[in-house]
Amino acid sequence: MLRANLKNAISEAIRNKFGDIAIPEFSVEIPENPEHGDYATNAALILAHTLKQSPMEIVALLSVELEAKNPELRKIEVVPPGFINFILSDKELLARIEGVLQNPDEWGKSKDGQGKTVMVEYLQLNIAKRPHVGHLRSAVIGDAIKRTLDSQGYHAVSDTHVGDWGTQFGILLWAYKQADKDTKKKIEEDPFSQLEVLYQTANKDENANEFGKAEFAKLEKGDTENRKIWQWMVEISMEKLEESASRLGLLSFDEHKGESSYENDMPAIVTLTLEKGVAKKTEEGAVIVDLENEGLDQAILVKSDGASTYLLRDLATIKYRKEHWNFWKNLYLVDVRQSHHFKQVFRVAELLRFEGVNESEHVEYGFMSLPTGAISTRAGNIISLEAVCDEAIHRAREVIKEKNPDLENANVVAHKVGIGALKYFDLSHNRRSDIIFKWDEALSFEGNTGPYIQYTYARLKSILRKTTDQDVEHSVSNTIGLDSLEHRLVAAGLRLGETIEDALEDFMPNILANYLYNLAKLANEFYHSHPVLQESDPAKKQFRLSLISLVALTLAKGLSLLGIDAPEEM
RNA sequence: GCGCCUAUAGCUCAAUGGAUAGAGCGCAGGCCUCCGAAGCCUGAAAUUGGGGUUCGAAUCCUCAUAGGCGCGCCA
Repeated sequence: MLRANLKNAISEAIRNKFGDIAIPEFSVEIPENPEHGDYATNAALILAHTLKQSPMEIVALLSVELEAKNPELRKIEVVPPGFINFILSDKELLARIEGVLQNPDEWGKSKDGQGKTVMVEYLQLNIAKRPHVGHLRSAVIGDAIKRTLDSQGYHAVSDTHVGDWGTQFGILLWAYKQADKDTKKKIEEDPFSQLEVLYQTANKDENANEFGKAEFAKLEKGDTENRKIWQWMVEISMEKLEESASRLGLLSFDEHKGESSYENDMPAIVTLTLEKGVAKKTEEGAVIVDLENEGLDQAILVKSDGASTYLLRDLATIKYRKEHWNFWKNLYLVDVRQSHHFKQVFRVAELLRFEGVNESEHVEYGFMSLPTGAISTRAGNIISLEAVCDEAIHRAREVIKEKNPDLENANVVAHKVGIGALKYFDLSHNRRSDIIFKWDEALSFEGNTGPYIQYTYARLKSILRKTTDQDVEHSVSNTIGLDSLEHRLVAAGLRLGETIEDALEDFMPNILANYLYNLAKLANEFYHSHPVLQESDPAKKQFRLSLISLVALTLAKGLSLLGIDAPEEM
């Protein structure tokens, strides 16, 4: 990797010039302004403090040393107040293109994560509740993280952590049991949507919570009738879950462990908290951990009716995952609104000295709302995931009809483009930002969108399809000179690995998404101004073909890490 | 009341403490005998306000103002 090599070279130059000093953290970054080179470092500015010398003096010494030892750099510039800018040699860039194209399957892959298991929990659908646009974020970000981890050699294990337990489910049980014959018949005919109606109607009853809690307590204690109904409802909902996941093209889940699957592990944890004095029993019989003086309020593990809370179930989940998978990291893709909850979970687990707490992380994301306000089933302010997917595909199909009416497999492509737009919309935003979902923006196919990148890929592939055998040689001449745009495009295309590394650092898929957009933009600029097939100089033509192969490959790889398909034609 | 988060162009969003704050949409204009116009090119337009730290602040600290969210024996 270019950046890593540079970083090492700089460290070495520092040691050669200044002896065996503790080298402070410095950065090697990609300057925004292309005139500042392919890479730049602030090493001298940082060193100025430790060495108590002026940055410009340090820079002068370092640049000479770097220039002498690194022939792959065409030019090193020293710029006040103390930056060093690096420009790579064309020869080096050409050699690297060739390296990538000789082994395209390996492009973007690494073994950084070998031997490390990462749990990734996302999607978290609830029983008898229709998935809606709000579920997109968890699903799409989680899926992208899993794909990216896999590509770097990690063993990523995904789990939906289905919401199949708790008072909400009790409410459903209560409503179902007192439903009349007609209602039950309707439910039998179309179980999933009718159960949703049932749940929503039940919630309007002010007694719902009270009766729901009672039914849940019965369920948890093993009541035969409740168990039977529960089992049936879970099955129906799981089918729906699978359907939504496959519609979105998510990777299949490694585990579908619902909250209910931890019920047998919970009593032992309760006993442990009481024995260790971490929790106490209230007069009413609830089990709570008092975290008031840490600013975390009270954590309730068991309610006074003896039923469990999801906090207790989450504790059991950490324990299970650590014991069963021995994870290196344990990630929860959950809305930022639950950060208080996760702080409680992790704190209680810490007090219990659970293993894996420090490796567990709430990878929070901003919540999505609609222009009309927060997404709320109760207020009817909701857009189902199904409707969004349908609309996305429909709009893509319309655009194809208009722009490329003869396209074969138009329906398949419409699916890829529509879903691609939807996913990219989500993934291109900073994970922590709240998002307002607007149809026209989420399903736009122009500008900074998934289809723009897909389109760029299709254009590049279209050029490559038109090449004849005699255009294709096996090696790129390493003597030709590149112009500024060519140089930038190669350098950008070669940065895939570095970008993946950055994106994984803090689990931010938008870093990858933005990189792909910028690369596609540069590629567009390139093929609008540089003829490829019409280029008369054979060496140049050959180079440009290699260049667009590299870029096309990089775009396709990058998109695939985001879970977006790149059609060859669209 | 206590806690967390946010404030960037008309709108929606970018920007590991770095150099001239980037895009898209919208707006004003230009480019299809020329590898696909879902495209390209040009233009106008922004860091909520005050202090501080730093060689350097949209970014860190602090105060103010305005929003959002959480604090339930819901998940």
